[in-house]
Amino acid sequence: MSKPKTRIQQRNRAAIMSAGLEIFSQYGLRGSTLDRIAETAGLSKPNLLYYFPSKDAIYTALLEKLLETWLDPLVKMDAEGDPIREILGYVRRKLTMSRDFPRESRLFANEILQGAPHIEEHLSVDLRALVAEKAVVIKKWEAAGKIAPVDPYHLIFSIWSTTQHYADFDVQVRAVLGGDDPFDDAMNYLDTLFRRMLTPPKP
Amino acid sequence: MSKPKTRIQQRNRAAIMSAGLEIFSQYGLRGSTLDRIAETAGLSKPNLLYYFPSKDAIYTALLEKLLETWLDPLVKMDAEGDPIREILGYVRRKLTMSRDFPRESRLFANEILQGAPHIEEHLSVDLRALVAEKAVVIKKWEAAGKIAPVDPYHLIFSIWSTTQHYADFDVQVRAVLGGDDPFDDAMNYLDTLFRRMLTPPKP
DNA sequence: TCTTGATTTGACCATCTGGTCAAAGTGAGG
DNA sequence: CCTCACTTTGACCAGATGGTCAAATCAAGA
Repeated sequence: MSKPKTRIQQRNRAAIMSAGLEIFSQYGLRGSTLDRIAETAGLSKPNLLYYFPSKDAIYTALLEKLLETWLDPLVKMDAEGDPIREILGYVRRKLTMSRDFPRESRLFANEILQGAPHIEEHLSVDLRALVAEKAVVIKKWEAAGKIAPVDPYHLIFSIWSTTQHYADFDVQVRAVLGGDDPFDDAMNYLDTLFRRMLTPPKP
Repeated sequence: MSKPKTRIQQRNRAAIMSAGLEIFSQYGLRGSTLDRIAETAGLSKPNLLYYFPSKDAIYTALLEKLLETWLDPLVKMDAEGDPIREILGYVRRKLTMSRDFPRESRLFANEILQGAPHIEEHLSVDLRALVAEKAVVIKKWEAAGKIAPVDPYHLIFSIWSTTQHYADFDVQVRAVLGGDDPFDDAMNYLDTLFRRMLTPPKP
């Protein structure tokens, strides 16, 4: 129940998770079918259900695995570091995640769009506590005159939204820009955006 | 085919569109059922299909109606106006739309998340042209020294993402903040964010 | 009131979907 | 090569789903 034993189990469970991520991130929980997930994973449907008891179980396992790592970039924002460097580093890590894990980002977005029925508690407990803790840090930086005055909660929201946009709305971004990889320019732009936002005015 | 004739047709078609918006914006095209839409609209399923030929037809009609008005705030950004005032006005209008039409925002987000199969052409033609046109305007403002140097495309992306975030990720925002209406604070924050981004440095 | 077109619905159908199950296949240690 | 646990699958099922249709109901003008 806890850890996969054989190599074949590891391989197939990983294939199912990957396929589920692929399908769920596009169509959401209700819009995805076991047949498509099984096909994508290269397994028959009964075989898939040999490894996971239900469609919901795959989806839940994916969400849990995702939540483990999703907040890591924010956790790493260090109260002892240089404020602007820390916040811009957070922006950079978040944008990098959008580039390297777009399916995870879309899975999360889909879950939230549908009202977050599976992770509502996680959001209103763990996430809320983490953001509150970081908001205090940001307010301290502001009080020390290290950054310009700012609403820390909405600052974090704007970091989330601007960075995740390049994963979740990738199709739109590429339609507007015309196919070129947008991430380098996005990185420069967001760096500038939050640097100008946070740099304290000269006295 | 073109215009509804009787009052009863207007009423029922409107009820179906509203119900479809409610359901599709939550569950996406594949995840929504005719039964739920019919129930939400207060009609029987065959009766619903008397007004629209198929589920896809409702979805498509919704998307088309949405696209008509969705870009209006950007269209209204006036090349002849005061640059910072125009851009901040655009931010304000976009955030207001997130507050007043969250279902439309989520419907759009869902369609994009799924790869925009129904509106890909619209994005890569009409939207692309509109953004390109406004990018030129922004670059002119920059050349005239009215705003700080900025990548106009990513500026627009960041306006879209930050404003739509309050509709699409409403559940998350409220989970983190704890139920208070976030829009007033969001408006102040975004005004500050883009004002600091765009205000030209003093020479 | 009668007629006629618009509206509504109960019953129905084919297909899809999540999930089950018994049986067959497979492979690694003895 | 035998065994036994692990793995895979074809056949199947019940319920959901998109959609059809003929019949019933309704509404408004003649």
